[in-house]
Formats: sequence, structure tokens, C-alpha cells
Amino acid sequence: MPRPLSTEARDKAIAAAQEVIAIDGLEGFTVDAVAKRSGVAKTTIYRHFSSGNELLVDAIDCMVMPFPTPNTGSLRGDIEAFLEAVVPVIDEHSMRRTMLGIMSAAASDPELARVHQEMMRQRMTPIRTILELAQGRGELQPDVDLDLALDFVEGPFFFRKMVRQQPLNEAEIHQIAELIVGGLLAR
Amino acid sequence: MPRPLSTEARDKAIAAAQEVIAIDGLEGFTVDAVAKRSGVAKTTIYRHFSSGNELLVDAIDCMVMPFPTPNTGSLRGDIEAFLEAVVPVIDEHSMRRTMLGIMSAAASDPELARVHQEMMRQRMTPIRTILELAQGRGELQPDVDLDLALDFVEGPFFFRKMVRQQPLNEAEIHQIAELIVGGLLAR
Amino acid sequence: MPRPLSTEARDKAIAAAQEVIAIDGLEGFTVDAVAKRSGVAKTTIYRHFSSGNELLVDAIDCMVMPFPTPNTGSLRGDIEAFLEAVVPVIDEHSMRRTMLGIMSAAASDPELARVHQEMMRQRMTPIRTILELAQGRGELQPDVDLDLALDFVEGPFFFRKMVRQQPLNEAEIHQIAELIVGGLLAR
Amino acid sequence: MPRPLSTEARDKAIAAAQEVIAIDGLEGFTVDAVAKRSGVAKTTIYRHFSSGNELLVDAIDCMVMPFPTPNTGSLRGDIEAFLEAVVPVIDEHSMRRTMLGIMSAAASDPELARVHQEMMRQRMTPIRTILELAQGRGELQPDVDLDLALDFVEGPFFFRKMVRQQPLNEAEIHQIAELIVGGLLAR
DNA sequence: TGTTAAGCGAGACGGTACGTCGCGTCTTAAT
DNA sequence: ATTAAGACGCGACGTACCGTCTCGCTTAACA
Repeated sequence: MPRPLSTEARDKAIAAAQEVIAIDGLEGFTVDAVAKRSGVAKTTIYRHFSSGNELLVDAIDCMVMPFPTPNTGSLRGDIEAFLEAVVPVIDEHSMRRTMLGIMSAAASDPELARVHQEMMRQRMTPIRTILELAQGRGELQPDVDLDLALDFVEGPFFFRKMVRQQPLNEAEIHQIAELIVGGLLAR
Repeated sequence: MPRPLSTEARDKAIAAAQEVIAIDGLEGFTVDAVAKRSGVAKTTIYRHFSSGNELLVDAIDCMVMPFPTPNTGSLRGDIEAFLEAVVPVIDEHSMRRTMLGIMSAAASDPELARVHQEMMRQRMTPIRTILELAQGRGELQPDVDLDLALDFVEGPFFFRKMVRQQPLNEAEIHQIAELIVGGLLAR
Repeated sequence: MPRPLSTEARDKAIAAAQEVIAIDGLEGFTVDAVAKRSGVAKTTIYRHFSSGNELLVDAIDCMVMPFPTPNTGSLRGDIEAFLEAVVPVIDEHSMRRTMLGIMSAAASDPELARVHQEMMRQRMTPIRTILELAQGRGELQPDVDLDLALDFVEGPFFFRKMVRQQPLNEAEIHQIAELIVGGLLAR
Repeated sequence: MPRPLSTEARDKAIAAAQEVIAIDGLEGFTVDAVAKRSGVAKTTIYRHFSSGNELLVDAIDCMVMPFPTPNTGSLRGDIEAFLEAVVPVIDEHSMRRTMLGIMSAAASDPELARVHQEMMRQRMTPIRTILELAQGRGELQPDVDLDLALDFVEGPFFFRKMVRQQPLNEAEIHQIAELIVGGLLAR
């Protein structure tokens, strides 16, 4: 008999949350702020999201930009293409800030951690595909543990941008790619 | 002429801050809590640290965990030894939580960013030394950009533990080390 | 549409404020103390009263102590009866302290001044009535300015108790009353 | 060999205190403010004055404007002259605010109360003289209790200005004087 | 096709932490 | 040994968000 939770309210909340994050950053993210900006009542927000954190997560979850899955015919070409496509995204400061915020929060909040895992899994699908294609072509040994290889491909890049928060020019991307491919093919 | 800011108060505050972080985690970190635990008045804390965040930063800055600089005679041996030594530190949940918190906060707070840079620089000295030794031995080509190599060595590991927040057993460490060394020596 | 400010919270706050004033005096009056004693959150107190001072004012405003309006049939009897009734009230130290506090604060805070005016007006109604009755009986000349007469009747007493803060025994009350009545009837 | 407490520091403190009171009013009066304005260290202030309140009192004590002691040859003339001289002083808002502040504080602080008593005693000397002169001339009965008469003369005026905080024009001053004299001579 | 329970906006509520201010004491250097 | 300067412990200030609650109202599903 009762009215169901309206998608409209949920959508408005998430949209407002994304705006707030974009404008004020993660530290300016506030349930009150989202409520005010969205026109959705706090009560309603808490009806849809069990906590402010969950709203945050869901908002960010919806920001996911699907990464490209290049297919150049060679492992090295694919990896270079992938990294070149991803760099500008990560180079955006608000993006970096947001992702780090999630990673940090995920370390404390199990629910958020779950979402974060899922996000990561999704984000890494292109790499996995690239590696599988390389195995299919015989370029990459079939006994390479793809899960570890993922870390090996994404890691240096993430470390540079997110952890050390240092710039990375195109020449350096190529060198990194070279090292990665060298490692993978050395097997 | 006036009494200088007492090191004692500062030290007590930082010690208490570290305790608070250890016990309650970053999200339980509170100037009030530190004041209560340290016996140092909140006012005094703000005399020493311009904000709660700065206290946090300084406290973490003092948590320096000097990583070992192994010297086994081979690049591969050194890298494996290093990773094996570091894993248990990062495996501690509170440590991970704290480091992620800093990384996240550093993306918003320039002052914190500075401290974070310095921490990272320090933290990576062992790897740099390992690589330099390998170059000295002729194991590693002299034209390898060491700064990039740092990302290449640390990256996969950090990505696994901090970003994906997945376990990493000893066998996997060996495989990762193998890939890394393969990449470095392929040059 | 929203829930209206609850009278309950306001009332509890004011009651607690009055208790605090009674127990600790005006200088012990603190928003925190009121919050603690009342169980009303400080935030809520500030929702109802724009400042601690306003809470104070309102609390005092509610402390109305209605003075008696004697009717003994003679001006002198009425005045003596009134003064005798009022002395014990003013003799209470906390009462004196509080009233002086208000008077003092009223000199700086317009809002408080308004309340104070109203309190005084109310407090002096009995005297005005006494004087009007005396005029009705023909005891007091009709051309006596009642507003000035109020000062004349209340003044000596207040001056003694509040300004000079000296004791006043019953014999002295009678002498004062005699002087006052003498002055009023001399016309 | 020790240097005695310097009068200079004391004087500078009091001067600055008076300035602070004049500029910011009683509520802006602060030991820190006085220290800053005077260049006298807080320590020194506390060496000269046992509390901020005492400094306040002493500062105000030095503001005392000696009231005139008219001698017109008649009680009525003297009283009128006195009141007319005093009204403009009390009409100054800062003066009123300050005096009320002292009265209020005196109700809580015994030391301050003592000073206040002394101030009042001093302030009322002219009236006492006026009354004594009237007794000497035989105008006023010798059995009138002068202490009570003081209240009788000053009270209405103070009540009007300080307690009710209402204006008082010249005509009203005359009427009040008339009532007072009437009361005193009715004996 | 009403009825009615729930959704909804608005925002009050009890909390906790924030960063600031004034207090009165204590410490240091300089005179 | 007094002074200027100001650090110190303390405790109140008024504010911001938190997550919960209470209001009227509106609306969709069932009867």
C-alpha cells in the first residue's frame, strides 16, 4: 500500500552529491550540503542511504568513467595506449582527491570497502582483457598469473600519480610501459 | 624574551596523537582527544599546531618507520628481501589506514602534501640504494631512470596492498619480484 | 512544515537557567551549565536564544516576583507595609546580585534594557496604585506627578540596599517612610 | 636590593584601563587588553592588582569626579544646585554603564565591595555637608538621622537615572527637590 | 475510487568536535 | 629582583555536521 522509495529523490541526491564533491571536494561533502543543494530532505537521504558515507560511495560509484580497451595487436601497444588514455583522467586533481578519499575511507568502512573492490575490479577489466588477448596471441606465457600481472601493469602508474603524486610525461609513460612489457615477456 | 614554546608540550601532544591514532584510528583522531590524553591544553595545542590537521601530520611524520636496506649481492635478492620486510608493516591494518588517510589528506592540504612528499622520499631511499648498487655491480644498465624504476619496484606492491587492498602471500611476492627484476634486466 | 521549536526545550532551558542563577549566581551562569543541567543540547539552546545573554534575560524575565499591593487605608500605612514586604526580597543576596547584574547589563544591551524597563514598570505598579488610592482619598494632592513620586518612594530604599548595599532595620524603614510621606503630604 | 614595585607601571596600567573602558565599555575590559594597550606585562599587572576586577575598580576609582558642595544659604537651594550639577555627569552613558558595572560586581566580590563603599562614602560627602549646614542653621531638626537623609536625598535621583534609566528634565529635578526638602523639613 | 500507510520537505533535536578568547599562573631574558 | 613578553592549563564561547525525530503534506497501491 505504501508508496515505494522514489528513484527521483535518490537520483537528485546523487547528482547533488557529485556536484558538491566537484565544487567543494571531499572534505566539503556533507549530508546537509547535499540535502540543501538537492532539495531532497535529509530524512529522505537517510531513507535511501544508510549513512552519509554510503551516499558518498554511491555518488562516486556513478562517476565511474569506463576506461578504454585498446586492441592494437601487440601487448606493448595496448599497454601504452591504455596508460595514455588513463593519465589525463588521473591528472585531474579533483579526480585524484576523490579516489584517494575513497581508498582511505574504504580502509575503515567495510561497506565502502566492498564498493571500492567492485570499482577496482571494473576499472581493471581492460587490463585483464589486454593480458588475455596477449596470451591468446601467444605473446604472453599462459602460466602468468593474471591477477598479479594486473598489479604489475597498473601499479607503477598508480604509485607515481596517487601515492607519490608526481607528474608523469609521455616519454616516461613509454619507459614505464617498456619496463612492464619487458617484465611480462621475460617469462 | 618571552618563554619559548615548550618542546615538552609539543612532544606530549605528538605522543598522545600517535596513541590516539593507534587506538581509535584516523577517524577517531580529535584535538579534544589528544588534549585530554596528553594533559596538554587544547589552546596550547593550537599554539603549536595551526590546526588539528597539522598536528596529525606532524604526529604521523614522527611515526617514521625506517625500512631496511638489504644487501644480498643480487638485485633480485635485494628486492625480495625488501618486499618481505615491508609486507608485515603494511599488513597492519592501522598502518594502512593511516597511510591512506595521509595520502588522501595530502591531496587537499598543501602543507600535508609537503610532509607526505618528504615521507615518501625517505621511505624510498632503500630501493634507490638497491638500484644504485645493482648499477654499480653492472647488473642494471646505467641508463635506467632510477626515479621511474622506483615506481616500477614499489608500485605493484603498493597497488596490491593499498589500492586494491588484497592479500599477498609469500609465493606471490616472489612472482612479483621476478616480474620486476625481469623488467629491469630486460633492458 | 518543519517541526516548530518546541516549548518544552525552551522551558527546560529557562528553568535550568533560573536554577543555575539561583545556585551559582550570575557570574556562574553559563550556556554550557544550563545545557548540562537542563539536558537540552547547547545547539538547541542557541536555536531558541540568539545568545547566552538572551537566555539569561528571558530566564530573569520569567522570575517575576509580584510585589504586594497593600491597602491599609492610609498612605503612610500602605508605604510602610509595602517597604516591609519588599525588604526581605531584596535582602536576599542572590536576588540583589541578580538585579544589579541585569541593571548593569541593561546599560549595554538594548534588548535587555527593554526587558528591564518592562520589569521595572511591573515592579512599580503597586506603588502607583498606592499613590492613586491616596489621591482618591484626597490624602495626596491631585497635582502630584505620580511618575516622580514613584522615584521618591522607591528611591531611598533602593539606594540604600542596591547602591550603598547597606543594611536597613525596621526602625529605619519607619523613619524613611515618615520622610517620604512627609514630603508627599507637604504639598 | 630588590627594586620596589614601580608606580609608573601601576599608573600606566590604570590609565590604559580607563582608556579601554572608555573605548570598549566594561564588557570590553580585559586584563590582556590593558596589558597590550599599556605595554605593561600581565604579570606586572597582577603584581599590582590581585585580580582583573581590582584593576577595574582602581581604574574607576581614579575616575571619580569630586562632586561640588554648593552653599547657597538654604537647604532647598543647596539640594537643587547639587542635583543640577550631578545630572550631566550621570547622563553620560559610559559613566552610567561603568557605575552600574561596579555596583553589580561589588555584589559578588567583597574586595570590590569595600572599594565601592569607599567610593560611595566619598561621593556622598557633599550631601552630608549640605545637611549638616542646614542643621547648623536650624533649618533641619537636629534629630534627623543624617545617614537615612542621605538615602532620602540621593535615592530618588539615582533610582530614576540608574535603576529605571529614564530621563529627568530640569523641571522634574525641581519637583523632586521640592519633595525632598518638604520631607526633610516636615519633621 | 476512496483510504491509508508510507514517502517526502523541512528542520528541530541531542550530541561531539571545532577553533577562539579571556582568565590567572608560570617561565624566560633582559634590564 | 622587577619587568615585558607570552606560553600554559582551564573552561566557556558560538558554529558545523552528525544521525534521529517529529511535523504536515502528498501520493501511490490496495480495497
